[in-house]
Amino acid sequence: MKTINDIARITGVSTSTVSRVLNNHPSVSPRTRTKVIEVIKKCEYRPNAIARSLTTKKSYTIGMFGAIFPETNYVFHLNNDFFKDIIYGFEVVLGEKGYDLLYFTNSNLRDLSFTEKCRNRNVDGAIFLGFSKDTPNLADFLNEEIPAVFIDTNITGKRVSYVTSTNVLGAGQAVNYLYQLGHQKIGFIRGIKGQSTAQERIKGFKQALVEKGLRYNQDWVISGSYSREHGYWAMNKILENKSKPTAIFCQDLIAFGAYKAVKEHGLKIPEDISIIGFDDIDMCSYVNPPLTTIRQDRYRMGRAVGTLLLDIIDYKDDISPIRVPTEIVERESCRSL
Amino acid sequence: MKTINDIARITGVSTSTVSRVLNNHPSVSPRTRTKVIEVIKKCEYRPNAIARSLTTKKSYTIGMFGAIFPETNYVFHLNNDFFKDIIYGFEVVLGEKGYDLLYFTNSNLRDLSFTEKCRNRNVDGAIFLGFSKDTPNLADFLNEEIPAVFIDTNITGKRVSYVTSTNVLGAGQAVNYLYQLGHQKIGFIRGIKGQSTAQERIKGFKQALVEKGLRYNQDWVISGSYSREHGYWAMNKILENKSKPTAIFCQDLIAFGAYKAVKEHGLKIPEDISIIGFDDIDMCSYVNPPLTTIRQDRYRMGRAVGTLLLDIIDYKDDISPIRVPTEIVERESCRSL
DNA sequence: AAGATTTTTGGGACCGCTTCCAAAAAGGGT
DNA sequence: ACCCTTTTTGGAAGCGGTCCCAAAAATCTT
Repeated sequence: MKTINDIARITGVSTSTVSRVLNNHPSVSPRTRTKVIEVIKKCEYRPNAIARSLTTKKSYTIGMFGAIFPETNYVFHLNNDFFKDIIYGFEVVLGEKGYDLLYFTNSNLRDLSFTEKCRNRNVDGAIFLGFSKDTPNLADFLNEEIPAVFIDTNITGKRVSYVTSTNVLGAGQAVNYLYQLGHQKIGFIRGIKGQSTAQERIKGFKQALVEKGLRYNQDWVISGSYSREHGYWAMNKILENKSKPTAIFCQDLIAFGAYKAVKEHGLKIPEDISIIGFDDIDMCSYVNPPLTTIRQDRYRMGRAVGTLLLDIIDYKDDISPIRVPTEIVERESCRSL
Repeated sequence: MKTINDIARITGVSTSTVSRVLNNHPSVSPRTRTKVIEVIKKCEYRPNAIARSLTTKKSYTIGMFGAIFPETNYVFHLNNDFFKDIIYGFEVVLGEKGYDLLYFTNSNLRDLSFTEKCRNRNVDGAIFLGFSKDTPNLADFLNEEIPAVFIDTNITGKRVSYVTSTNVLGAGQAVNYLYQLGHQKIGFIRGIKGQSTAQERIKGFKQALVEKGLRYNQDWVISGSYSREHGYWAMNKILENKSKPTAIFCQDLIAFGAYKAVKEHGLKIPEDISIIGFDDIDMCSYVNPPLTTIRQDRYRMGRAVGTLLLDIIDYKDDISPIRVPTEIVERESCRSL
């Protein structure tokens, strides 16, 4: 492996000069410039990013953290269905600008704080996937000089902002849609209390109910985690009531669990009960019946994450959180009454 | 941010000494050791991984490459359903040893070769997700000193090996299963020709057919890409034949496309035609009917990737490719004749 | 052609850490 | 107390770059 010194020696100039042509510095004569470039080409020389970042403090890497939900002790890794498309979104945007992505493994070996991990690796910025606000060490991070973007956690800091869907509106869309179909008795299997998205959705749900003059029935609202198992459990709970809702709003995975419960009760979707989801994960069009859902545009969210982070890194002064609009995707799980 | 020099100055020793306690070097007296450790704790000092790797040539990062399939120009990113569980597998194994994962974005900005990207970032090893053997620049990489593991590409090199499923056996399992159910006329929608896994599966398919004394019917074997769309197209093609197979073997996504084609032909699964998949992606248990499939243990494959790579990095001398066994997962898409 | 300017180049410190080598300190033996 | 080992420490070079500052070369003035 050749170094900048080798190139300098071979060309017969100083390392400073080679460094200059490497960085397109203007003050180097055309003659020497071409001479140096030739040698660089011939030797297939590439500057070492590590060494470079040691002095420049710029590494062209973005750190990624997968969340650990304290409530459930559930760890989000790269294999998460929801985040994968978001990741793809910012991967494209950041890749275009020359950044690579460093995924911090949950190494118990060196259990450093977020700040430490970032400093340690000299990342230019960080992305947090689905963190709960009260994650340990998170508060400290917010006051650091490290640019960061949170996904689905409405948290800001010195150089941190966030991207999320228009959850309030989204929940409203769901209720309005059901209302238009003639539903008056609407239930809601909501997410984990600690998450800001879940809070926003319950807010939107309640607001929409009020707007339409519908009743909020405690028995039809159950909270818990975004999982099929939980959905199954919660739906069973709801169906135990003497008075049942005619429609249920819930996140997609929960909906799939609910499907199972509904079937086991000998009921049919959408004939006996309508279900509308939230997210629009891939599975939605595969299940039976295909799930009508409020779509989160994950790819667009991902791109927003990328551009927002770049703006923060570049010290743009108009930094504010980005809320990506949701849209309804009609399939076959809701019927009109 | 404090540096090793600060710690040295504060403690009143040399940087060498501090470095020694940092690296648990034996030749430092207990007295000074505790003294230094105290200061380190008080200052919350953390050695800079970048600077360290500059001298040690060890970065504790593993590079990851997502494949570009030249045939289809399809790019595998982190959002791939098949790889996500594999990624999770090696994430765990490598994380335990203190490694972080660097995902190389497909930055057109700096289009370096694989070798260059690795050297550039000083990665200790690399993982290639689903590459075709004839990817440009790949051949060069194999002769480099860079440890690497390929997933689903049976390719080896100076310090590179691979992990894959027992594809030949797996295809055989599928055929045998169908044979046991009484099927004699078995079709196969196979994968892309360039991929070694696809080749292995067709081999296993043919072998099993011969073993059972069954006929290989050209009209029932179609190749193409792993996608729902392709499955839909291919299945239509097969159903156009006057003589139809009673069972089809194909990858899961293809199967889902096939489902659609079968339904559109007014046929039912498994009553009219049995379908057995390959992979066992999450969707399998969600579709109707749930898909019987040959399961690739992706998490285990991922762990294998991690341990294999670590072995290569450590210059273990018993390096050989790992083939992870498949297993059949019975659901409801196959019936006995 | 000499002096003043501007452009181009080289020297060298520095980024934060490791590690070799030699010097200093401590311990042992007589 | 003196010499010989062994342990502990510090000095300094080096990893591969960047970049400031001053020296050298080229260009321009008059």
